[in-house]
Amino acid sequence: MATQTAQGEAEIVNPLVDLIGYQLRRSSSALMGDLARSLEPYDLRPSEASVLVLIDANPRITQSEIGRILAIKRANMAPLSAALEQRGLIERAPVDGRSQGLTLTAKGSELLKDVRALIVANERRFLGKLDHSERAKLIALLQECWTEA
Amino acid sequence: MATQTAQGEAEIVNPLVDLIGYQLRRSSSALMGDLARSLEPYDLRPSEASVLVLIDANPRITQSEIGRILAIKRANMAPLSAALEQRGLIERAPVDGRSQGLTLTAKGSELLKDVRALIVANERRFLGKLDHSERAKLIALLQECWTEA
DNA sequence: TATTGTTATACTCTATAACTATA
DNA sequence: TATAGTTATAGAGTATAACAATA
Repeated sequence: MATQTAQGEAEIVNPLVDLIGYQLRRSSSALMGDLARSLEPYDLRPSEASVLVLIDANPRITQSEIGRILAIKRANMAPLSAALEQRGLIERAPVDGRSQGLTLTAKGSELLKDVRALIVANERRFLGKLDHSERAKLIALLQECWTEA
Repeated sequence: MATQTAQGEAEIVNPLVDLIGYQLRRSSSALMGDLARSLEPYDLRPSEASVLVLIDANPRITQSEIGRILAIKRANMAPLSAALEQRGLIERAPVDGRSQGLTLTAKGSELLKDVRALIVANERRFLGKLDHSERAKLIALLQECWTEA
């Protein structure tokens, strides 16, 4: 791979490109950075967007359940959902004495429509070339990396 | 996918699993977390390990070049290489008046042997099931996500 | 006893701005 | 003017410890 220049200067070699860990880190970073920039006008972080998607699919889900599914610690879920509630995107309703179910407000549902479109656009931007079966295989391959390894 | 429980409680659904961005984030996080734990006894972060690998392959490489290749800002490379130098893992030699070439010390090379073994073990732990062609395809697929998209 | 939600805290990675010294 | 290295600073994400209230 390392070609020579006219001056004989050594071309820089990056052995990391052969590592899947490195490729995962770089591609994840590229996708998340792109999504973060898309969400910026809405003052929403990717993690907040993922929480909204999960609440929409599971009305009255609790913070602890969200944390377990998305691998976000309870301690970090607290300020995250407090911010979403303060902005009027979600509301809390007591499930029992200690837990509260989270549900999207009308404002939250409205925002989520735009967010979904941004997410779809983000996916297309990076994986538009892949056909359906390639995409499915990639998803299955990646999922093996973090589920019950 | 959503099955019913005996009590009729709604099973929690995670629509994010169909997104490649989500799968990339979770698998990258799982791999990097595992690698970070492996490197912990050496008091080395994954980013520091990647810099050592790059310096080893390119003696007298400058901080700016490393930053451009690994997508680490110059401002963040400064304390990173200062720490590696202070620990006696790399040394600096002036290239011209403003830049310095970085090279591994004997101690750095010795450490890198262990680090390489940990990296290989980390890759195997998550992707041992994949054969060579599957692995190559995955790498190529991921690389498309972040190189000159 | 275990779980939910919370606060406080710290570390890593990332990002921008501003400065100097040199090309 | 542009680049290399540095410092200061800030924002996200992630981690642990500890606490009160509740199951």
